[in-house]
Amino acid sequence: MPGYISPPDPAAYRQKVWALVRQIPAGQVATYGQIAALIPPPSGMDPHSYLSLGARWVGSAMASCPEDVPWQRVINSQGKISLSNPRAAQEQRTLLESEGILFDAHDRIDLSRYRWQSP
DNA sequence: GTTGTGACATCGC
DNA sequence: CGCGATGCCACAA
Repeated sequence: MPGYISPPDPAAYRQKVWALVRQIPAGQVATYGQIAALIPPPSGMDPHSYLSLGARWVGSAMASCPEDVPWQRVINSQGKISLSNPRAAQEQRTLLESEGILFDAHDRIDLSRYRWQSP
């Protein structure tokens, strides 16, 4: 799949991602693209490609995050869980439901209702 | 040195 | 409204 280039400074990028995710209140969610949009694109990169690449950088950053990061609150733009691993996906859903977030018949979350209004 | 493999967003049918 | 194709590279084993 992927066209996938790493950020100029992967370590620093991950830190920014985690810092933002930690700000998402319980009971609310944010999309990968939303998180990426809150982080300044590397200078010289065109905004259009950052839109999709940044989202994936956020994704890979979430793949290895500290315990204190509410990783379950980050989903894709379709309002669905983006984990391929069935076990992990089920766990994420359970965690979100325990925070009061409801899933519709298509396993989707109503973003217009639960999306985090980021600053 | 090769090979497999990705926590996405968007656009077209 | 939903499923499928596209973009096209770094990194671990």
